[in-house]
Amino acid sequence: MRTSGASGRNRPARPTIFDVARVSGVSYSTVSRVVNGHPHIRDATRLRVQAAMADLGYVTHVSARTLASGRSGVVGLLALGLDSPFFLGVIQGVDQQVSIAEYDFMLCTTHDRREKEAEYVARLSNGMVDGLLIILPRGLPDYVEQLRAARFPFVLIDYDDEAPGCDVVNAANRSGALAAINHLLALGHRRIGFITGTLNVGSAHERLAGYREALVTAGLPLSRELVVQGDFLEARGFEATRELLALSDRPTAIFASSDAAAFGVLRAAREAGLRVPQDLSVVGFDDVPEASYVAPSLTTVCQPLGDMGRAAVRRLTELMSGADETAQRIVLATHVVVRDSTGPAPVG
Amino acid sequence: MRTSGASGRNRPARPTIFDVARVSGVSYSTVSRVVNGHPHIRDATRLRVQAAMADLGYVTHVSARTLASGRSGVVGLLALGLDSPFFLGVIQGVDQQVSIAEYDFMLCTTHDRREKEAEYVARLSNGMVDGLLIILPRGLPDYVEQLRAARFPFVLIDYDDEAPGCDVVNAANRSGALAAINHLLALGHRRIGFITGTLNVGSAHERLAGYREALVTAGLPLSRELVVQGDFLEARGFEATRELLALSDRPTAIFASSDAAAFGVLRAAREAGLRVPQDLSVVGFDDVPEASYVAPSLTTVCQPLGDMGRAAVRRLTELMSGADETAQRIVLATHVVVRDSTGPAPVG
DNA sequence: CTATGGCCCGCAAGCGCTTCCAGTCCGCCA
DNA sequence: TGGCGGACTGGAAGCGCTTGCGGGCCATAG
Repeated sequence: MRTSGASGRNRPARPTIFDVARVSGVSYSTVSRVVNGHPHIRDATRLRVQAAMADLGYVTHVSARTLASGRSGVVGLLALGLDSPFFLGVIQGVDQQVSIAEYDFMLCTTHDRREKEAEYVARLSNGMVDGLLIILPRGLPDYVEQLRAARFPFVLIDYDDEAPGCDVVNAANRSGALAAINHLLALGHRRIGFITGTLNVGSAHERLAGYREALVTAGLPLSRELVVQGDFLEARGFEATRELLALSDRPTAIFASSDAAAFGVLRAAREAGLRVPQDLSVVGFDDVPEASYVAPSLTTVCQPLGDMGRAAVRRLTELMSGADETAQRIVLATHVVVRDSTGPAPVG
Repeated sequence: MRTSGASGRNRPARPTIFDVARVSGVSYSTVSRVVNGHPHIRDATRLRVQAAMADLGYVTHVSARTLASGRSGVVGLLALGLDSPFFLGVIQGVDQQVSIAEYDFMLCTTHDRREKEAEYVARLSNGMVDGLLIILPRGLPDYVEQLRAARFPFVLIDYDDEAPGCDVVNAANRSGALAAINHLLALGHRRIGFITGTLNVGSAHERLAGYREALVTAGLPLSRELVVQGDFLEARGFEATRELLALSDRPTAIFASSDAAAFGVLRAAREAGLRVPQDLSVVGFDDVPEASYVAPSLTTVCQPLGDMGRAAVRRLTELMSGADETAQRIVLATHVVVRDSTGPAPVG
C-alpha cells in the first residue's frame, strides 16, 4: 500500500488522497472523485470521505492536480509593472473577476525587460496557467503569434493597434480624447495644448489621434508647437506645461494624456500665477480618485479601468471553457467628467 | 521508449525532456541535469542537449518540476485587496525583490472574506509556493500557528501586535506619528485633532498610540472629542474634519492617519473657508506621490513602503533557503516630510 | 432463474520531472 | 598490468493526482 512519506524534509508530511482513502476505507480514485464532485458516488461514501478529509486536514496538491489533469485553475496576468494607476485599476478589476470565476491569479511583471517576456509567456503557458491576460504596449511580440498557433487562451488589454486573430479589450481612447477636446472647443478654446503619453503605448497614440481629429473636424490648424511629448507622469507634465506657457501665443487650455500629468499642469499654472480655469483650462485622462478632490477638481476623461479588467477576464474564461468563437475586440466607452478645472476661454 | 503524446487536447504537444533526450542522443536524466545546471556534465554533452532544447523550443513544465522536487520557485503574497496605496506600495517592492531573487510571484487577495484566507493559505503552502508573505490586519488567525507548526517559511507585513515566533516587517508607525505631532507642537499647536485609520489594522492603533504619547509627553490633555474615527479614505477624512471644525474650541491642526484622509481634511478646510496652513495645519501619513504636488503640498509621514516589501522578501528568501534563525521583527524607520500644509499655530 | 443494464467503485497507467543508485569508461599510480 | 577512484551517464522509482477501463453489485425485465 502506498503511504505518504515524509519526503525527506523535516516538515510534517501533508496527507494525500491515499491517506484519506485508507482512513475512509475506499480507494484513492473514489477520494479523487469526491474531491472533484463527480457524480455516481453513494451519499454514504461521499460523507465518509469528506469526514476523513476534514479529520486529516486534507488539501489537494495543486501541482499534482495540474500535472495530471492539464488544468491549473490559475489565470496569469502579464504587465510591465505596477506603477501607473492604469495598471492598478485594471488589475483590481481582474482580481475581482478572477475570484468570482473561481480561478487563482498569478501576477507577473516584466519591469520593461522585454526579452524576459517571451520566457515568461512560455513558462506560464506551459502548464502554469490556463489562460493569460497581457497588458501590452505597442507592437505585437512574436510570442503572441506562438500563443495563437498553440491555441492557448489569451486576451490582450489596452492594445490599440491591429491584432489580427487576437482577443482585445481596451478603452475608447480616441473618442475619449475627442470628446475632451470638443468640450474645450465648446467652451470657446481655440489654442489647445496637448501633452502626450509615452508613445510606445498604443493608447497614447490613440489619444493623440483623438486630439487631432477633433481639431481637424473643427477646422482648426494643427500647430506642431502645441503638442509636447510627455510620459504620463507629473514631473514631465509640469515641464511640458512650462514649455507650452512659454510660447508667444500661449494656449488657453491644456489636455494632458493622464491625470498625473494634469496635476503637473496645475502645478505649473500655479507657479506661473495663472488661475485655473479663468486663465487656463486643464483636462486630464484616467479619472483617478485624486482628480475629484484636488483644488480645483480636475475635468478628466473617465476610463473604466476596473471594467476593462473584468471584461478581459470574462472573455478569457469563455475562451478557456472552449468557446472557440472568432476573436473579438471589446472597446469600453469613456466619458468626460466635467469638474472645476475647465471654463470658458478668456476673452481677447 | 516514452514519447510525448498529444494528451487528448488538440493543442500541439509541448516537447518534454524525453523528446530532448531522444534528439540529442542522451538519457532524460542527463537532460534534467543540464536544465538544472548540475556539475559533471561533459561540455560536448551539455552543448548537444542545449542545442536540442533550443531546436525543439523546450520549456520546463513548472508543475511537474514542483511535484517532483517539492520546490515551486514561487513566492505568494496574501493581501486583503489592492485598493489602498499602502498595499500597492508594498506590492511594488515585493514584486521588485522577488524578481531579483529569481522567484515568481503569486498575488492572492481575499477581498475581506476572512474565512477564505485559511483555505488560501492551506492551498498555497501545500506545494503551490515556497514561501508566503502575509499583509495582515489586527489579530493572528489560526493558520499562522499552523504555518509555524509546519515550519513553512512566511513573513508578516504591517503587523503591529505581538506575534511570538513570527517574522514581521513593519514601519515605525508609532514613532512616525509621534514625530508628526512633535512637529506640530513645535509650531505652537496645542489643540490637535486626530483622524484614525480603520482600527482593525495594527498600524492604525500604533499611529493613535504615537499621537497620545506625544501629547502626554508634552503634558497636554487627551481630549476625547479631538479623536475621530476614520477609515483611511478621503470621504471619511472630509466628514471627520467637519466634525472637528464644528467643535466649540476647534483644533488648530489636524493629523490624519493617511494621506487620502488628509486630502479630505484639505477639502473640508477649503469648504469652511479656512486657509491652510494659516488657519489650520494638516499632516498626513504615507507620502503618496500626490502629497507633493497638490496645493498646498502636504506635510506627511513618509513610510518606506517599497522598502518594506523588499525587506520582507529578503527575509523570506533567507527563511526559504533554510536559515532557521530565530524569528525577527524588522521595523523600518519613518520620517516627517515637512511641506506647505503646516505652519505656526494662529495666535490667540 | 438468468440476462441486462445502470450505479459505484477499484486498478493501473500515466502527467513531466527530479534524484538516488548503479553502473561505465578512462586515466593514473603502483 | 592490474586495480582504483573520479568523472560522467543511464535506469528506475516516485512526487500526488486524474481518468479510462473494467468488474462487481443490485434491481428489473425476460
